[in-house]
Amino acid sequence: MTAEQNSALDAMIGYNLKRANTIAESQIRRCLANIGLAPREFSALALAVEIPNITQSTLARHLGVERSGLVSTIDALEQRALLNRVAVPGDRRIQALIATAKGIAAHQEALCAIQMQEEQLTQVLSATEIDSLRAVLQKIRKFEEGKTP
Amino acid sequence: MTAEQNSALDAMIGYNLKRANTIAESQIRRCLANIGLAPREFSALALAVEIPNITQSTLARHLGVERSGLVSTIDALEQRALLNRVAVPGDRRIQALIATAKGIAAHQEALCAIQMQEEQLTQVLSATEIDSLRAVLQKIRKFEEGKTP
DNA sequence: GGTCAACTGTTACAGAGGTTAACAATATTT
DNA sequence: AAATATTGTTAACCTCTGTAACAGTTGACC
Repeated sequence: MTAEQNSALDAMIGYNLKRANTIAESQIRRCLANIGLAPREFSALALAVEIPNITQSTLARHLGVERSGLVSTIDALEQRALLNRVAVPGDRRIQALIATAKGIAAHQEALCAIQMQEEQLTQVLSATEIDSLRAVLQKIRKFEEGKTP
Repeated sequence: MTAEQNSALDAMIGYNLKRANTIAESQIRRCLANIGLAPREFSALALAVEIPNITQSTLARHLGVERSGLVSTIDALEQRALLNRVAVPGDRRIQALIATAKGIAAHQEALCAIQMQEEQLTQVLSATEIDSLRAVLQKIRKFEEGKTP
């Protein structure tokens, strides 16, 4: 009565993680599509809004992604005028990212949409289950990502 | 002291799910590479071993994937002689998948490797935290996947 | 029975996310 | 001054995934 195990796969944390992530990602993709943002663009925009003048390299580090993989994302955000790459006086290698007013507005809108999506995703869980899930996932992240940050 | 929140992203279940899944997937990919299996191939092989004579369509349904996406995976497994597609007398549309002895052996080996990986992934968690994580992820899956199975 | 609907495996195509390797321009270290 | 490191960028590639179409086959219905 606890959990009908169809397969040994259902006992694996990794497999359950993947399936749950697939569900969450498709929900997020759908609700961000209304705003015209891909999941990847949202997370990059979010950090650009929260950390003004952030650099693409440090942004990539925050997101746990190679910096090369971020170029096209920033391109898209800049083309839609949600942020700008601005030159930095002291260092001519880097370009500071600053979100535009339009970008900040889109970010706010996306935050609302995702909050609703999170409620939908976790509506079958109790408040303590949600907190526990978040805490445990963060624990895994901090342990594994902390190895070579 | 509980959790240093760098960004609002870190409070989102969906984002933590994605990051944790990335970690787990890369671990799994690495440890399955020794056996010569991709993650996708492992999950397909696992079900073929557990459910003899399973059909590609029902296998796809179990994995939550389109059946077209499974063709190349089954091709790879068949080319490596880990399973066979055999004709079914009653119905000439379907082909039953049956794992070979070599396939069963590879599956066993992969199970061991993944068990070690799971211990590595969850080594920072208590036993109750692990059980809780698995239970909560399954709860999400059952709720969302149960909508249109 | 014959027709229409439904299912199976397959192919071709597309797209998102991600990685690695190289590169030129620029800073930093020694 | 020279060697080393960093930044942004491009190009090529991989995996997973979905969509749309298809021919062959089966089942349902009248």
